[in-house]
Amino acid sequence: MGQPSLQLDIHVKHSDIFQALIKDQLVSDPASARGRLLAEAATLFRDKGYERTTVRDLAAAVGIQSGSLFHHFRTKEEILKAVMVETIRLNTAVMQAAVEGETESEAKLRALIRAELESINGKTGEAMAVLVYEWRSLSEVSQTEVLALRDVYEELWLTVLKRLKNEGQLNADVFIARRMLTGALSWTVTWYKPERGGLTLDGLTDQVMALLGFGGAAGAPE
Amino acid sequence: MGQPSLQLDIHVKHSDIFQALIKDQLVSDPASARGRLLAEAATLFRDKGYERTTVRDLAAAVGIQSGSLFHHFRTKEEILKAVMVETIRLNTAVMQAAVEGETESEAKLRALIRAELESINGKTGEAMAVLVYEWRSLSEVSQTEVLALRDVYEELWLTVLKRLKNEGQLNADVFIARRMLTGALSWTVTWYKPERGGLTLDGLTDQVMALLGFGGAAGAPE
DNA sequence: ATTTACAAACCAAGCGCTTGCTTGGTAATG
DNA sequence: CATTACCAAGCAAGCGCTTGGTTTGTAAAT
Repeated sequence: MGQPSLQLDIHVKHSDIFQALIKDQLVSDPASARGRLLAEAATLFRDKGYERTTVRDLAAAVGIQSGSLFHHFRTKEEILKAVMVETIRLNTAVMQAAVEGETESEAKLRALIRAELESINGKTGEAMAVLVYEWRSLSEVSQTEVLALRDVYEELWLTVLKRLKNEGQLNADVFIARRMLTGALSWTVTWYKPERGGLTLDGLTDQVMALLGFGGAAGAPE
Repeated sequence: MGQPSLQLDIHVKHSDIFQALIKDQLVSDPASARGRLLAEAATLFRDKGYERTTVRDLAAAVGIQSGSLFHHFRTKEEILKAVMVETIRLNTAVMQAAVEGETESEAKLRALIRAELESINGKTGEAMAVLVYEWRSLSEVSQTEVLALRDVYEELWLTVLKRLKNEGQLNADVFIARRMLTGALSWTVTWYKPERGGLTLDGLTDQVMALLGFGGAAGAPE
């Protein structure tokens, strides 16, 4: 399978990127009060939905009184927004590293798919799910604000897809292809359970590539 | 449920199927009080989400007092469930007709994709979006109940995909392919706006087929 | 080393409002 | 003349958030 991993040392570690972002104050340290709060919020928002999660639920999960939450955030919505903003920041950095780690277009695409699948189904999965499925719960002003951040992220995808299209390796329209991929990949959060079925993230990536007509015949995984 | 109805005139009309289901009491007549209520509920649930929609909102949209809702449904959740159940019933029937209207595997797949895109983005779109994105708001008992109905629907897809795989026209795993398609197609509800961009449902179907490597080079739609 | 000063982090209590839903009665329908 | 459809009013519970006061961490001043 075409995946060289550490080629010289181009592949930057996930955790290294994370540390750098914490240092720059772009995401909160999960050890800090704010960081723990956001992590719990992400889990709760994904499991029960933003609206069904009360500030009392969240406070109990963190181990403080409900009123004390408002020392850290002014409103409940601000918590949701913070989860989304920090998630986008982290993932943009991760995806950027993923693209830059490869040279060929097909490899870049694979790296992007693999990275997004990891974002969705890995440690940041809760937050990613919130980002995708709790969109409507943001106020309109917050929505446009978050949307601006997403554009950077989306540009990464479009650049790679455009290259593939020019090279004749992609038939469909670039924007539509990206949107289809967004849907398909984010939907995995509802069904992909690595512990059962024995399908790894790499295996899943292979399947997506196979569906798009890349990488020849990939056999059945089961 | 399996009624093939008249299959000389192969393409059964959407509206004919609808009428038949109403007659069998499997979905409510949109002219009835219950039917209007469910239609309004679907719209509101999609636009604002189930939790953000209050019984007062819903009652106002229908033009009655909030308490009067509970003459038709015992709880708010029962309304959500009814929207979902009736949507699945209708769409299962529509999809069944779509598959039976074609003979070749590729054509069957195209018909399924086209039909699901229409379900999602057409008149039943509100209800479909609710079905997909308000899943968590159902109680667990209701979830399993609705899930059983979905299985029939899903079987239609899997049968066609299996045939394609046997014929060597599909590389990826059948179950995974279906799940990817579910995500990709249902996600269209968030971005596909037929009025702008000039992309028709048929055009969109072509794009999906092109992404899967079918139907040769489909040019850019824009 | 102990005191002083001060802000950040948190608690206990509860306010004002909205929520889903109930109740007892009235109007329409067939 | 009973059944169905609705209204007017409101209840109990839960909601996001505020308030006033107490603890805790930190660092300079004594």
